[in-house]
Amino acid sequence: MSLRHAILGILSIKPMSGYELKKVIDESVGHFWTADQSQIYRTLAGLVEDGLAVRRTVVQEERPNMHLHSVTDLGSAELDRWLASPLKARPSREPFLARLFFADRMPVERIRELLDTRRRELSGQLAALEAIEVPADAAEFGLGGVLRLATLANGIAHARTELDWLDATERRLEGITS
Amino acid sequence: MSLRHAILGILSIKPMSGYELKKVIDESVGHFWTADQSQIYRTLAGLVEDGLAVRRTVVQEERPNMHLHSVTDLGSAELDRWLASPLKARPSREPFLARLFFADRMPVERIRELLDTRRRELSGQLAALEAIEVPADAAEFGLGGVLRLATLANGIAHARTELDWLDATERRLEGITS
DNA sequence: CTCACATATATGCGATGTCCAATAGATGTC
DNA sequence: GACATCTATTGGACATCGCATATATGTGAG
Repeated sequence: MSLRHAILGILSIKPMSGYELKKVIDESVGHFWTADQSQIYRTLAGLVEDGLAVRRTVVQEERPNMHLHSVTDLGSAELDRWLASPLKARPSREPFLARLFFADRMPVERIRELLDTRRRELSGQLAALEAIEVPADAAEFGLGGVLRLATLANGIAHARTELDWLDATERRLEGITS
Repeated sequence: MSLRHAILGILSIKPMSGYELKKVIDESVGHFWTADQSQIYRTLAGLVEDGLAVRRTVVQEERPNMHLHSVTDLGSAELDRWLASPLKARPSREPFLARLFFADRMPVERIRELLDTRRRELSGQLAALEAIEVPADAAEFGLGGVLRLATLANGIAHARTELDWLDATERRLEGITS
């Protein structure tokens, strides 16, 4: 139910086509929210249908025409309503932990491989997050800038925590002979 | 696709009814995996249909009869296959971060409330995780015990990280006048 | 000339998941 | 006696999601 609002939020910053939306989502909120391309188009259609957004066809000569979507007053109100609504926090699913939970069916060596793979993936993700250009003076970008940098910092902090936890977990496993 | 395997994994530890399964899931893997009750029953039916588990009706006099589910050899093999299969790690969705990302549409005071609410929820979750009895000698419970304690430690580590991040984020907001 | 790639949108389908409600006996409480 | 709670299962309705696939045009590489 929240992709609607995420899209509404991004469109409120700047009107966009579905195609551009996909790219912006991947680059900005990608580390805590993903969206399938087809799902984006479907959601956009739903927003238009419900009057929360309007689409305007922009004729382009060097490219296929695109549908530019903007948030309506109704959509803006819905966005505010959502922001003020209570947030029920269901624990997020962690497939990796789910696997580790049952991994004692495998030999210890395999478990180490599981942890190593996880470490490699996380290192990459962390590097990608850290590579994002951070302006020296964050406050320059106003409240929105501070908040968006905070979500980035969140991703970095959790990635580091996960790496530390991997270290600790591998040390625990060292005591166990394979 | 993974609830199947989570259930298979738990059933491999001990045969259970759907009802007990729900409780065990909530108490053991609850902090990184949730399952709706009706979904559990449907998944169990699917497992039986596919021959990965068998159900046996146990007549109880003081309670309604129950269906005890056990993993078959086929199910056990499937579990091992899943453990060895590559794990594609899609970033988990964080509705709270999604909201914070667009929260600059609200007055700063509201944003602080958002953070405070999050802090209260997390403190509760952290306390719940820390309250879980941890045996002094974890290795006593073998490899499985070590791994399961590791998933618990993971939850605790991330909860603490999130609380620290909340502190830092609130400090950042202090500089901004409401 | 062909093939890959970027732009741009759309539909079908199945898997998965949540919410809600119904059923039903036993036990406990006010 | 009424009402809630625990055990235990089932089904319908509906939303969401991800994957695959289709279509169309322009650009640049080889």
